[in-house]
Amino acid sequence: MAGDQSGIHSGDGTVGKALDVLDRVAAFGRPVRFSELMAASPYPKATLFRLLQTLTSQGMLALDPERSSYAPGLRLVRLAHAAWRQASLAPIARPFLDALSAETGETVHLAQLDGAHVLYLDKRNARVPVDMFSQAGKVGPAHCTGVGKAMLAFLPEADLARLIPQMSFHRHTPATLATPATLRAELAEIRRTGHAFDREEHEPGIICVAAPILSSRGRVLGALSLTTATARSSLGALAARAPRLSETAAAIAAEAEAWQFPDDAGRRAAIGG
Amino acid sequence: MAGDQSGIHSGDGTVGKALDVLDRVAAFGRPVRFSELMAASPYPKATLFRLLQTLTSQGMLALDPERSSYAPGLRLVRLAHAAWRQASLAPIARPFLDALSAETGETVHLAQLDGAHVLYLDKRNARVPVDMFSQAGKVGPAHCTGVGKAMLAFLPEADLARLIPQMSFHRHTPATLATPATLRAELAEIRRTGHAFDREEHEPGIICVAAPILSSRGRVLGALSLTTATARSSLGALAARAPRLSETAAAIAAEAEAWQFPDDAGRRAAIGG
DNA sequence: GTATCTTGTTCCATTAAACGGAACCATGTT
DNA sequence: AACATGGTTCCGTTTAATGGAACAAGATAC
Repeated sequence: MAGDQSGIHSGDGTVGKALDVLDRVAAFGRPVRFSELMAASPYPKATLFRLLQTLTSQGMLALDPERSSYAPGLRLVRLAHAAWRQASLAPIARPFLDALSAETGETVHLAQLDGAHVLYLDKRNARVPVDMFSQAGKVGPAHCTGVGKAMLAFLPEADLARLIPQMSFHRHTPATLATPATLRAELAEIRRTGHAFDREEHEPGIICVAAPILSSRGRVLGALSLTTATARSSLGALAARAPRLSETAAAIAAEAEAWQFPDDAGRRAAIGG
Repeated sequence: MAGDQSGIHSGDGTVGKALDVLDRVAAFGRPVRFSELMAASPYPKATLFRLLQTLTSQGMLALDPERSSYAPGLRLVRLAHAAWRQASLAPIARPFLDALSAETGETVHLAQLDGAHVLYLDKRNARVPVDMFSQAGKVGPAHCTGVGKAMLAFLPEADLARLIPQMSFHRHTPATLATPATLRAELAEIRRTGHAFDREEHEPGIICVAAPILSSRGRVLGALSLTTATARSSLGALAARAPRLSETAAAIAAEAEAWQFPDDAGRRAAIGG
């Protein structure tokens, strides 16, 4: 039924397959039985079985014996702890997001580039303090989001050239920039002004202003955005926030760089008793 | 220098080794260079190199080319998203923790059993709404925490017999139950009353009451606790909260079970635009 | 400016592990 | 009792991982 969703995961031997299986289990979003996975994977029965067994014994998957179904394991949660802390700007940016959110009352996003997609790392919703994990880990299109365009604009040409062919250019709304040419023109403009707008390009009625987070050497680390609805605000009002946004982005970048050179600090194992 | 921290990670072949390397990278808590890992791992140079290469190409690690150092990759963050949502009770329990916290003004913990250890999944600190990730993923001893004992008490005897020998029975405070016998006596009492106390067994001056989260079939899903200090409150006052705590635990269990049988709902890929 | 060291990468014959077809077992069905 | 269906184990074959050693590339020392 589900069919196998992608033969794409090329294959660094056994490890690649094991991780592919892990992804497939995670993608189900619920405990999944052997036979379901079997149907959704290209692997022969015995192989899949051994792979699952290995992952389970490693704690990457958990086997519910009552229901005889697999789910992501606790080891993954422990790893997540570590990954979240370092793999991303999230922990550094957190207080800055809080401040921006309090100050503007608007929705704040933090994102990083993951291939040709945007990976949201954190979010503040002025009103309800939204569950972080409900947002973190989400992916979205790069060509029609403020954060996406802000990051693309400051990528080296070589990277950009590699990424553009991977994009869908799906026309989410009438305003979506749906060709490489229009996107590139927009990126040039963003480079000039230093910030990007989403003019209802992703969702009707939703607009945002975004700023890239750049290292001192100009490398793209991530992006920040303020989002609102046309019903409540306007592009002009958002534009007025742009300087504050860029300033915050710069502050995050500065901290991120300081953090990279502990050179001696942070020797302790990150995993407490 | 660092020496290799554990030869314990038995070894399901290649996958086991790869995951072991992943753990080691994560444990550093900062970007780490090849040679540092080399020194901290039992693997020969070429092997470690290939392992790192595989993990990197799989997106589980990210290689910063400027600094030529490895850090946990974004794929791990994406997997974390999935793991957190299903592997744990956290998303389901969240609103209940909020309610308990608001109602009691005390610290609230949510934990699951991870082998013979307690894995904290979420926490509420009445005063400052604590960064979730600063707590999630932490592990602690099972024999001298409220949540630990609450869960152990309702485990099938077979599991308990397997787990007890793995415990350290380290005497954290004078009140710590430091032998299997005293622990078992306590567990019997907990089974009788339905809730567990931590009588300064883990940290002096810190007490708590905990209730197990049990499935309708009686399987241990996790535990909930209210923690306070002897300076501010007493065991008696905590005991008065026990019924409310158990009630909440039951409510979480009910939702968790409903969640297990969507059978059709939640088909969408958790990955939004 | 050459020698040397430290750090990271590639080779390749050896060895070990993954593979997968098929047989098998356990439950639940007609 | 015969038969699915879903899951697990066997075992000869195939493929991939291994790791010692040689090799490149910067960084330091001389």
